Order: sequence, then C-alpha cells, then structure tokens
Amino acid sequence: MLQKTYRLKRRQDFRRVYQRGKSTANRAFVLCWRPNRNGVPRVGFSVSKKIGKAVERNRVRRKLREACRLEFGFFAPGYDYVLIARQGAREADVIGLRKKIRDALRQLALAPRRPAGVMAAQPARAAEPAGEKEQG
RNA sequence: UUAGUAAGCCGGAUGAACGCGGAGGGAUGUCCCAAAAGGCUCUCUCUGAGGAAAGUCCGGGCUUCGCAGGGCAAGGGUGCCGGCUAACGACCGGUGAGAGUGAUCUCAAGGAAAGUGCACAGAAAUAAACCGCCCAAGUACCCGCUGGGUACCGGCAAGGAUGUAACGGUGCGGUAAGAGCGUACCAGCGGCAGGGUAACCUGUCGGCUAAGUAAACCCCACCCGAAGCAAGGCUAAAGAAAACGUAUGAGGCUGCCCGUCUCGUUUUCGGAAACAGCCGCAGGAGGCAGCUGGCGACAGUUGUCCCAGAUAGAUGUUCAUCCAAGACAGAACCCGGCUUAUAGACUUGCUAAGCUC
RNA sequence: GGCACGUUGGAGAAGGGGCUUAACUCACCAGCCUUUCACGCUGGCAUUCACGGGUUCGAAUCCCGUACGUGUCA
Repeated sequence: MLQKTYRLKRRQDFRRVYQRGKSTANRAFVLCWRPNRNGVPRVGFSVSKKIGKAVERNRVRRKLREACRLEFGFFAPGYDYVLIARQGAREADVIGLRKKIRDALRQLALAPRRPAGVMAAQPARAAEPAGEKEQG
C-alpha cells in the first residue's frame, strides 16, 4: 500500500525532517520523524553512494520499501518519516528489517517529549485492518 | 583422448500469492454548484533493464549559439595499402615487421638526403685522430753502402677505450700498413624488367654508403565551428527611477582581417523565484527470418514484429519444484564502435601430440 | 545525466625527458645549545612519484588503459 500519496518526495520536505525532526538509529538505518499537516503518514528513503554501486543501492531501497509496506500500519498518520540506509542494511533481510522498523517506531512512540495530541492518534491506528493482519 | 586456438551464442527456469512503473479499457465510486475534461480510488487486459545498461575513450543523429559565411593563422586529431560505413581512431581483406612446433596472435607501421635538439661518458656524435699501425714514395743525416737505421714530411682507419649509436657485417685475397681496393654471401641505396588497383613482391645490373630518436620540436597528406537533453521549447508572471556612453563606441560569431547582426552598461527600489507542469521522449542508420551479390566487413530485396520510458526515479517479498546452486552488474535523449568487469553453459571450425581402425 | 580537472614523504606542495641522491615549508623523531622549556643549529623521516602496459639508450615527466578523488552545469 505504499503508493505515491504516502511517499515523501520534495527536497524541502526531506530537509525539514532532517533539521527539525527527532531520530533513532540501529545498524541498518536511521529513522527520522517529524509531524506534518496532511493527516497521513509519509515515508521517504535515502540511500547514499556509501552503501554501494547502483545495483546494491537499488536492492537496499527495495528491501526498505518492502519492509515499510508490510509494516505500514505502525506508521502514525500526520507524520513524515525518512529512512536513511546504513552499511548494515546490505546484509539485512526483509524479516529483520520489519522487526527493526517496528522497534524503532515503538521507541519513537515512547519518546518523552512527544506532544499529547499524537498519543491520541496511536490507538486509532491500531484499529486499521493492516495492523490486525500483523497480529496473525 | 588431452592440450590449445578462433568465431558465435546463452547469462537460472517453472508455478502460486501479495505489491510497483507504463499503455489501453471499464465503474452505480469520489473531488467540483452542475456537466465536460482532469485528478484520486477500485477493477480488467497487455507490457516492463544489459551483454556489458558501466567507463565516457571515439563517431553520428538531434538542439541552441540570428543564418551558418569567406580568407589567414593558431589549436586538436589521424597516419602501410585497398575496401566498408551516416560517420569513425571502429570493422573487413591484404602488405611488412615480430612471437609461437602450429592453428593463430600482436603492432600509433608516413617522412631522419628541409632544418633544430639529444644529459653523462668518449679523441671525436654528420663528425677524424687520443692510444695505435706503417716507413713503400719524397727530403735530410749516419753506417759495416745492390742494403740498413734515425728524423721530418707523410700514409692508414684494421685494433683499443666510451657509448643506445663510431661512417656497412663476416670470410678470403690484396698492401709498407691499410681501405668495397677486389671478390663470395648478407644488409642497405639507386636504375631497369616482370607481377599486383596499391602497400609491396620477384629477378637483374650498378657504383660502393647513407647511425638512432618524430608517443622530441618539426615536415607532408587528410579531417575537425562551439557547446551539450541539466541542450532547448511552451504554459503563468511587472516593471520603475537615476547615472554613464552615444557611434572614430560597446557586444556576439575561439585569435586577426573581411563580412554580418544587435544596442548598451552600472546602481537603487519593487515584483516574481530558487517550486511547478507539459513537450523534447522512443517507429529507429530498429529487431527477426529468407533470398541475391561479395573471400569478408557489408549492401540490396521480400516477409514479419512493435519490443521499458521513469522524474525521490518502476522488477521486490514469501512459498514450492528442478539443476550445473546463479558471476559481473540497473535504462534516464537515441544510435554505431572501443575499453573494462564477468560464475558458468552450449555450438562450430582449425592446430599439436598420443592411441585405435 | 553531461562537462572539466587532479593523484608526488604524516600534511601542504615544486619539478613537464638526463644536471635529482625528487626541491621547499610545516609536523614528528634523535642529538647539540639552555638549570629547564621555547627559539636556533645538525641529522633523520625504511617512499620511488595511485596502479598496469607501451614509446625511448633513458619516464615522476610523453602515450594508452584502470582505480580513486575533486569541481562545475537546472
């Protein structure tokens, strides 16, 4: 379900997330996040030339996107996310990436400085059908 | 059979589920006051990376520089001959040189008698005497006087030493000593004859000589305007004031001359903007198959096919089966080459050695 | 995606066929000087010029290829 509506595209949007957003990191990627005004989650991917040549970068980006597609129910609406790939993403498989994305999103949800309005959005997302599929 | 060599060809396969880009169609869906168009959503069908898509090393199409002009100069490139091609530095066929037993492979392979440069060493680097060899001829002197010796004037370029390179090499003759001085072979140069479109090859005669380096400058022949799809075009938008210069001026066309075109430059204020959409953009020097011509590169012709077109940039995930267990690697305007990376699989021709008939 | 350029001790750099044993500055190390530190002086820094071929008598330098890096263009 990762259609163009839910993708982050403009350079300006990326910069806003980098400069004013919060972040968490693991071996495979850095996840940045910041509220937006659209009311839907949007995700962008950044895979630099440090990761490898064109074929390797494409593979990493596809794995990240596939993992996000399958875990899309965990992304809070009204937020922009940027996933920056790191060296560890080359060896990671999609199952591992899904787990890491879930962990990272959970960590962001428990961040102490989160505004109260976003806490309210969290249970509403759990009712989404995609989220239930993950339970099974 | 083993080893090798050359050319060509393939680059995991099949099925299922969930997803993504593009094209076309559909919907009683939705955005909009309504309709159309368009967007979004759902759905159906078709389709979706490479032999190198890579490096950007050459060539061309295309676009802009107003049109794309002339001469001279500079700069860059190519360099045996003949073809092929839209073009090329690619490719094909030959010549020469080199490597290999051979099939075969490699070569930027024009000109060094147009001129310049070439460290160190060495006597000397288009130039001749340092060491050395010789006293046959000439002059003078001496002696034991048909002769011998010494000196001078000379002769020589064989040997030594240096060097990448020393004025053809080796053998024999010849000579006072020597020398292409003569001769045999080899190498080089020139003439003539024959063959070949040509590079060149073969034969013969001649006199006997002329280092190497041009991926050093250079000379000769031929070629080249520059930039690049982030080219460029369209859609929307706003200019105003002041100062300077006013045609013997400024700017554009790489330099100069001719030719030709345009009218400017700076500052301040303000607007717009660093954000968009569409076209360019995929039917092409196209692919495949057959036939004809050619040794071949290739050309002609007939039939047939339409085969990615994104713009934060589409091929992934899960499962099953098979085998040799999957290498290098991802289109971004498009073609022709070259170069580099590459697990392996297959086909055909040829060569060498061994064995069998 | 295109275009232009670079690579020389630890760092910055000169040298563009032979005179170079590859200059110079800084850093670092050792010694001298000083009661000590700094300054100064002397010597060193195990490199062969990113890598692989070629041209040449001779290559860091010229030519070809490869690798890595930098700048720039809407």
